[in-house]
Amino acid sequence: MARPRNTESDGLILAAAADTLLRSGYDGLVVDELARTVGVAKTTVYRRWPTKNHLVVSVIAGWQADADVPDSGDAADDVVDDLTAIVTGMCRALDPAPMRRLVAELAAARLRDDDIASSIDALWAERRAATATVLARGMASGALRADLDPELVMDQLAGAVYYRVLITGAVLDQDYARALVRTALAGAR
Amino acid sequence: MARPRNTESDGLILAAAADTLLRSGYDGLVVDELARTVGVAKTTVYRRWPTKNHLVVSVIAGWQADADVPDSGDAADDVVDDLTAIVTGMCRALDPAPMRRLVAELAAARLRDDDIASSIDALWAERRAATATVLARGMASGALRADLDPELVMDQLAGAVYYRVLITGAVLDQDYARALVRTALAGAR
Amino acid sequence: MARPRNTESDGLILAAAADTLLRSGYDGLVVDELARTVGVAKTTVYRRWPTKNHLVVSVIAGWQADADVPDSGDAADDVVDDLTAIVTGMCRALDPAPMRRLVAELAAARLRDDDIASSIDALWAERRAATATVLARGMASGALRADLDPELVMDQLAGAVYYRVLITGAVLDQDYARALVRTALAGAR
Amino acid sequence: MARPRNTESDGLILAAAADTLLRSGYDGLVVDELARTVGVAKTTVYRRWPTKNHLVVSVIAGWQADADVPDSGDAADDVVDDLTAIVTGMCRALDPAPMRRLVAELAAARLRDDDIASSIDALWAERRAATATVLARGMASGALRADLDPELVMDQLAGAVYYRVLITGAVLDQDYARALVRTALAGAR
DNA sequence: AGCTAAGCGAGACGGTACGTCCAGTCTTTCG
DNA sequence: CGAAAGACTGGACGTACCGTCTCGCTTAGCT
Repeated sequence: MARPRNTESDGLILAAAADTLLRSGYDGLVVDELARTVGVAKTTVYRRWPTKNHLVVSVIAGWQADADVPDSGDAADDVVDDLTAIVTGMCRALDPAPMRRLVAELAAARLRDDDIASSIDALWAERRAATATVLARGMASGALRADLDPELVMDQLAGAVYYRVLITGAVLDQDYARALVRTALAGAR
Repeated sequence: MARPRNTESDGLILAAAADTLLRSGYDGLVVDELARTVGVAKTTVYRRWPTKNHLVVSVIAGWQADADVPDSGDAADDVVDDLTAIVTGMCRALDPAPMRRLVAELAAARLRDDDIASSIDALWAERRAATATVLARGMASGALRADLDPELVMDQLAGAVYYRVLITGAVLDQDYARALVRTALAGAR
Repeated sequence: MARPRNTESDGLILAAAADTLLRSGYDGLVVDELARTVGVAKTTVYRRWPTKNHLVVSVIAGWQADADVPDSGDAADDVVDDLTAIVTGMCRALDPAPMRRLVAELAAARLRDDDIASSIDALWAERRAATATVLARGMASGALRADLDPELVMDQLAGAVYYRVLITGAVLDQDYARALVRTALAGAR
Repeated sequence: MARPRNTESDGLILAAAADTLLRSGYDGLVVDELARTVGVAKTTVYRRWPTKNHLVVSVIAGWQADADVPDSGDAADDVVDDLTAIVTGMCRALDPAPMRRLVAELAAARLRDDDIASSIDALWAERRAATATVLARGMASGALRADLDPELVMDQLAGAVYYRVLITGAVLDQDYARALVRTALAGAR
């Protein structure tokens, strides 16, 4: 019954925020500036996201939405291939410095604010589901041991990647992705 | 000729900072407040650590200093035991919420500031060296495969732990530590 | 041809505004809040009064409407009595703190906005006319000197009252009203 | 022992504020802008005056400080002359539109905030003292009736002036000042 | 009876200023 | 020179209101 929100603004704001975030990092994103850039009042931003952090979460959520679950069949090698594809995708996405910074800020924000935590958790959950699907397929087809704990495997795979992103800063390339999957699945067949 | 620095202040500041950090997280640590609490001038803090971040790194370094490398001999099981001990130690240390928050903030700080990055890296390196020693021992004794890439194994172990700390928020208890080590080494013997 | 305005709303809004104004002063009157209180859309308010200030003027106009011109005949004392009645009425009306605050805000609004100024001026003019009538009567009957400048007398009477309301904050009671009229007319007979 | 406030800043801020106030009125004075103009951080302004209103009071106080008490002797005519001088001074000072607006805003601020009220009251008190001195002199010399209530006279004089400033908006010139004093003292000799 | 212009509730929007918070630097006086 | 005290710059944050706007719905009164 009331004037509806201008949904276009949502997209414009998110896009501009994403751009700035990638280009200048978390601190480089200034709400006031962002609003001016988009041609929108600051209040319009704050009406949609109560906090800069919330906005950033939305941006990330948008990024996550793109990736998809690969599925190339049931053969043992294919499961490995699928996982390698997933891990390679993660590496490619997370390797660039601005992205690392962002993930770090996000992780920090998550632990600071419960509200944000749930948004982010939903986001990761989706991501994990994709991997879980592939693992389940492998276990069902007998390509992987049936007594495997998928949680643990995922922790090792994603964990190693994020560990390099956030803690050691080591490079993430295709070779690493391949080696990681191979090692992690060594005892899993 | 000049007045010497009051070395006592260093400890007091670090202690108070550690306390606040644990209690209220990174953002809860306000230099102004800290100085007042300790009964010291803000300048005194900044004379010792050029930045809030540097101070925080010092605090963490202090915490790291406590943990040590276990060494229980060469038998196969002992390598597993040693690693389990290390991972359990990490879990115990990192599980509490304030500690998680802190690690997150640190990771973020690391990516924000190169200066900080190197301090933190040195710190992690020390930690990794301990684990590497244990792994090397295992490989030397034949308990583990000789063609193992210790880097990868460590990434998986520490990675899984930090992944739960920073990304999923899942619990870290002794059972998890044990299961993690077992799975990760499944294909390594 | 079109749907007519709901005249009931006018009254409800004015009443609520008057109440808030008296209770919390000019700044305490927030259009958004007012509308919600009355159960009316903000637009409904703004359709009737183009500005918060205009609304406030309406409220005051309502208050003014209550006071009337006394007329007790032509005898000398009666002129004094009439003026005393008028001034006493002013004092009674303007003494309470919320009313003082209001008058102040009005005066400020008047000088801020020409549009408002004219509304308020009309309002004061009415008030002044009443007093002028009494003075004219006195001069006609010979009770007051014929060469009197009624403007000046009114300035002194009303001025003194408003001065206390707005500048000194001094009390306004019946005694003051009486003394004021007596002194002001001392040289006027 | 600590770094002292830069007293120069006080003056610069006040001067710039006074200037803007006179030129653009109360609403035209924007703290952010003011600070930038003076070349000072906004915090520096807020450290000295907790509120824009407090700052404005300071500005006015500065203006008041200039005016002085005239004294031309004890003769009856001289008392009238002295009062006329005072009233003429007030008229000259208060007639310009920006000044009127300012006084109005001040009066409003006074009634809004007790803290401000006391500052302003002190300020008016000083002003009244000057006039009171002249009246007392007149009464002592016999030029004015001994049973005069100086309060009342001052209320009528200043009141009329402020009334025109704040309520009617009528002109304030030298003629008016003269006529006002004459009329007000008509019954006072 | 139906068309239509205006009223209405709801709430988004642009715009503008406010006052607050912190990091890090600078300045002064004392030991 | 070190330390205490606290002023200072600089920059962002989130909030508060005003007055305007845009919806979809409702209601006279003219055709």
